[in-house]
This record gives sequence, structure tokens and C-alpha cells, in this order.
Amino acid sequence: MIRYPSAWLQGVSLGESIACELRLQLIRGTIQPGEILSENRIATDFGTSRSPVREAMKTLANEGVIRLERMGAVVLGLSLEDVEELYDVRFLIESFAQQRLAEGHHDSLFARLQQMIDKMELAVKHQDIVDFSYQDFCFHEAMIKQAGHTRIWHLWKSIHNLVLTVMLITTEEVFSEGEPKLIAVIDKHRKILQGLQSKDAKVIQGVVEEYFADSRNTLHKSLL
Amino acid sequence: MIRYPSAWLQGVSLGESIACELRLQLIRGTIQPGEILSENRIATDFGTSRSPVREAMKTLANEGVIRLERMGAVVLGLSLEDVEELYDVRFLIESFAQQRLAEGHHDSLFARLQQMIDKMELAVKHQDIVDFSYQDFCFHEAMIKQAGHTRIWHLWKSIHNLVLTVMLITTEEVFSEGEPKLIAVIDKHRKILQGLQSKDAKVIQGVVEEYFADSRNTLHKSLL
DNA sequence: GTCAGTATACTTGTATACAAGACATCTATC
DNA sequence: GATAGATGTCTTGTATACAAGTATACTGAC
Repeated sequence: MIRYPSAWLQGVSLGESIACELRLQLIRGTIQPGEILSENRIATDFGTSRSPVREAMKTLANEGVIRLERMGAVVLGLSLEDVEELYDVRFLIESFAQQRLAEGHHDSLFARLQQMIDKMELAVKHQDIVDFSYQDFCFHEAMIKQAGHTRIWHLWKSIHNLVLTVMLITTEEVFSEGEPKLIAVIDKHRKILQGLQSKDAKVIQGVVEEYFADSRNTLHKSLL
Repeated sequence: MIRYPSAWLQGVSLGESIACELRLQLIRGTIQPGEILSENRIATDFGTSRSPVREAMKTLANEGVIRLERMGAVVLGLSLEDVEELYDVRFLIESFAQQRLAEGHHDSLFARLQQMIDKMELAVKHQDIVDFSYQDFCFHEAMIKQAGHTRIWHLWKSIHNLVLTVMLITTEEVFSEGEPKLIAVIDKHRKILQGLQSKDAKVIQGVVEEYFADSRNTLHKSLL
């Protein structure tokens, strides 16, 4: 089991860093739902003061993986249903964003997306789970950002850490299933890019729907 | 110009309280975009320490009305375009939620919604801007909550303070336009309730679209 | 006048201290 | 034995203290 990539923690504050580490454990289930977390305990665990822990707890509460209460924060975690719901939300955001990209010129975006796809292929070659999931993440984030809709962008920001962490974990699983599955994942991204390049709103909508239908499908199979 | 209703601050922490006060000023434009806010300055302004201010700043940054930087937080505010975009997001969330409500039994919700509509009428009678906007807010929140989708709920929570404050301000404007406009607003909510009671997904979708189309329209007119 | 360098004041991020409140346990009384 | 109450330990929310970094403004040399 992979630890949270230290490369992703470069330059971030202690608070964010703690949030990231905890988030991974909360989603993985290392910290189990129902457990009670106290700021003091976590602070001593991480060898820091309560200040950054407090910041992290607030972040995680906003993301809905814990619930702040009077005495201690209760762990909610992220159930399979929650991940499905996360896909629902991603679908809403991404289909909205991609529809917007049907209009206007976004050639530089397309070039960057292609580059990310290439990097994903390279990551497969080097068995680099971290970079694969990161490029996957960047691919989706780049599209949403390019859509140029401030509010949708904030919506994304409110879940992007959650999404990144889920991607890391699922990518870990997908890597263990062998190369064909990974190539399929890359292919799905190629289809998205082609969809965008078609500039046809209907085509794009179809591709997005297919993408998330397939993702949900994979999620269910990995459950078994 | 109305202050932030103290009734809405009952039992909340200093941090949230400061966030609410600042949010109102940021959206109103009392604090103008481009200004630089410092934790220290705000702390002395509010007569508190930096801790709750810091919490408030983080909240407001998550909402996108300020941007945290190395030295000071720069005010972004909420432009007319931003409010429009906020309606986009609300439309996404609410149409999703209402579609879900097309299935299942939600009679107790309908009863509560009807009660809120009644309270809105009463608020008009008593010229109670605060309660009118609050009931409006609760109406939408109740629907979203009843949809029972954890992630959508969190999306809502990430904007609900923003929405509440915008509602307060716009309600203030609407009240100044006289009673007919207020009755029209109430009527829009009646239509939503009727839509939900029809339990017909297509009808509901139509009603939601109409609701937000009209809201956008009103927004534009209030600009002139 | 211009530019390099330094000093200073202000910024955030983190640590620590303190206070008020909640929960559990233990005790004393009935 | 059961119950009311006191007590002690835990919790969070807020205040304060400290450290490291940054922008600005000033000073001096050229």
C-alpha cells in the first residue's frame, strides 16, 4: 500500500499535509468509520501543535469524510456508495465543463491533454502508479479549468483533493490488474480528447456519459 | 442597508460569525475587489485574536470571494457574472435533486415546503426581509437535503452561505420594488412545489428551468 | 539620477496557553 | 441497590507568542 506521495506535498503547509495523509487513511479505511478523532491525539501523532491539525480537520469536514462535533470528530470515511456519488458529481461538473468547451478554440488545451496521455503511457511503461494517477487527475482538472467558469471551478476545488486521493487508490488497484486494463483507461481519455476535438456538443455528451458509465462499471467490478 | 441578522449567528463560533459579516460586506461591495485584507487588521477591527479571523479567511477563500496569497488576502468579491454563475451551479444542484424527488414518497417534505411558503406570505405582510429570505433559503435547502445524496449535499453546503447572503441582498432589493414582485417570487415557489407533487420528471425539469430562467432575468433587470 | 544593499515593518504559519463546557466515573445519600 | 451530585479529565474555541519570509522604503555609493 502506497503512502501519500511526498512529491505532492512540496511547498504545502503542515495543515494541508496532515489533511492529505489523514484523507488517504480515511478513504482507505485505515482509520475506520465511527472512530473518534481528537485534535490533541492527532497533533501528538504527527508531532505538531493543534493549529495545523485543526486546519486539516476543518478541510476534511468540508469534504465530508469526517464530521466535527462537540467532543471529537467522528470518522465517516468514504463508502462505495459515496464514491459512486462522487462520480455523480464529477459527471455533473465535467459534462458541464465539456459542453462549454464545444465552443471556442482550445487547441493549446488539446495539445496539453495529448501530452498528459503520452505521460500516462510512459507511466505504464515505468510502472509509475503515482504519476499515472497524477496525469489522470491533471487531465480532468485541465478540462474543467479551461471551461472558464469560476463557480464550477470552485466546485471542483472543493472535491479535487478527494478525487485525487480516490484516483491514487483506484490506480493502485488497476495497476495490479495488469497492463490491458491500464491501456483501456488511457484509451478512455483518448476518446474524451477526440470528443472535444469534434466540437460537437452531442458527441461530447455521449463520450462523457460513456466515460462515467464505464468508470462506475469498473468500480462495481473492483468491489467483487 | 441591512446588517447580517444576528439571529443567524446564534450559537455559531466567532470564526463563522466573522466570516458571515465579512461575506456580506464582500458581496455588497462595501469591501471592494482588489483590496488587501490582513488577518491582523481584521482581528483588531473585530476586536478578536487572529485565530477566528484565520478560520473565517479560509472559509471565504473556499467560497471564492477572496484569494489567499503570501502577503495578505486579495478581495475578489462577487461580480454580476459570478452571481449568474452561482445560479448555474444552483441550477445543476437543484435540478439534480428535484429529479431524484420525482421518485419515492415525500409528503412530509411537501408539507414543510407549504409551511415555508405560508411563512413567506406572512413575512411580506410584516415587511420582514430577513425572514422572507430565510424561508426562501430553507425551501431550497430542504429539497436538496431530502434528495438524500451525500455528495450533492456537500456541494450545496460549500455554497449555501454564499447563497443565503445573496438571497438576503436580493430580497432587500425585491422588497423595495413593492408587493407584486414579492408575490411573484412566492408564486414561483408554489410552482416548484406543484411540480414536485406531480411526480413527473419532465414536468419537474421544466419547472426548474423556468424558475432559474426567471431568476436570471430578474437579476439582469435589477442590474439596470 | 540610478542602482545595490540593508534595515524595517508587516505578513503568514505554527506553537503554546488559557478558559469554558461536556462526559464519565466515583461517591455519598436515600 | 439506585440515584443525585461532585470531581477530574477530556474536549474544543480563542488568545497570545514566536519564527521565518517578503515587500517596501531608505541609505549610500557611483
